[in-house]
Amino acid sequence: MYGLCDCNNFFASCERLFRPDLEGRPVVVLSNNDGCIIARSNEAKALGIGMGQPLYQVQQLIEQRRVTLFSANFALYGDISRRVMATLRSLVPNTEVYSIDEAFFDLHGIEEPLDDYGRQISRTIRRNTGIPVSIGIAPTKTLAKIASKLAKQYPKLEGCCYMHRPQDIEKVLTTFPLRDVWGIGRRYGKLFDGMGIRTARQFVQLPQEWVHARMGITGLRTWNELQGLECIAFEQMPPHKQQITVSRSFPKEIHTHEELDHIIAEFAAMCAEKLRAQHSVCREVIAYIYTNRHREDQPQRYESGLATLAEPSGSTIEIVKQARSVLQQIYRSGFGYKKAGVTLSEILPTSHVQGSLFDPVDRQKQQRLMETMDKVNRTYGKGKVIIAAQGTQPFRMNREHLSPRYTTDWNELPVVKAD
DNA sequence: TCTGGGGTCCTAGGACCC
DNA sequence: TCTGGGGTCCTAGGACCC
Repeated sequence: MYGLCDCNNFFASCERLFRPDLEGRPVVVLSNNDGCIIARSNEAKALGIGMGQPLYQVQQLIEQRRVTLFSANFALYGDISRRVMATLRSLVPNTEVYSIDEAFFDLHGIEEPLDDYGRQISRTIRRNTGIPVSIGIAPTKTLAKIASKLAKQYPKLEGCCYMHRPQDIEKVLTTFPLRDVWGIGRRYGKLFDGMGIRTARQFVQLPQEWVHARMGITGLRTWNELQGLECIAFEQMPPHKQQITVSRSFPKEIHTHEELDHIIAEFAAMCAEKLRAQHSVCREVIAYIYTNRHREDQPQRYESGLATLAEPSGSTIEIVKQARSVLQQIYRSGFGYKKAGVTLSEILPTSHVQGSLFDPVDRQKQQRLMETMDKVNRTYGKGKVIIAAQGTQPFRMNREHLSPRYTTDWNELPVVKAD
């Protein structure tokens, strides 16, 4: 049996932790630049506010119904996530952290009754972190996902749904919407809607050959998993990232090379920091710039370019240099740029790098420099030491509704007043 | 006017190797 | 003129996830 622990309305729940006055009230969290809705409390969902909806489309509703807005505060969510995962780890033998708000856990060898066990986990996480979670337990990960959704849906389950008897599973699949199944996205959802296949049970009754031919091996896995046949492995150690990206939309369109150059340098530096955090180096640096795709009245440009490093590196200096040279090649004036990004690929562990006889760079010296820089920035705060190419003004997003970094910045700790 | 960010895996076809 | 069998690597595109 596998369990899935899923935090309810995670970002909204994090914001409410420090704002108990918002309990029972509609809360939404916005994407970068306060553009789209990326999380909603149950009350906000009930108002019909959609996931991913642009803010301007629901502005009126938000004012009328006095919905509280928050700008995305990933420093806070990341920290709360670590606490939730740490609590889960203390309760179960093996976990696989799947996303910022979800983790699978392995229940092999755990004794019945597993539903009591799951409820205990749910209660403990709520008590220790303040975050409400839903637990699903079932023979495969895909079924555990479904079970956790049921746990969320039915309060009488008290936070855990244990789904294991074949007749129970079949009963659930008979009504469970196919488009809500893990692995069935928008495209397939539409396809099956058109075929009149709406429930997980109907999908499972399709012939195996048809599923394989139409959906490939991944679709077949989902088909099998729904029938209790384990096809998606439990992975305790998350593999290293094969690709690292930092990209942002800008609050306003940017028209000059100079401004983009600073931004690309900063994104490249952020990528390099992430790269070193997983003890890796990379061989390729990709930079890209986009115009505003929503402005059909303006000329569009979508350009990217790639630079290959002579030797794999994790040095901010080298990665920034390559990213800037790519920008130099792809930049054209006369466009209003709305988004830019940097991606590192061809990533390998630092330990696998072989030195080159003709390497002009002193690798050890560079590495010591980077270690020192990371240490300073960890100790004294992000961005204390940067590359000059980043310019003096750090990249700013629109974040009008930002909550304090209650748990990750000494200057923003919540204060309990005595008077 | 305003529309997010960061990932993964699979497949098919072409180029190339022995 | 006839023309096998077994591979790898790369890329673009399509699907999915949170």
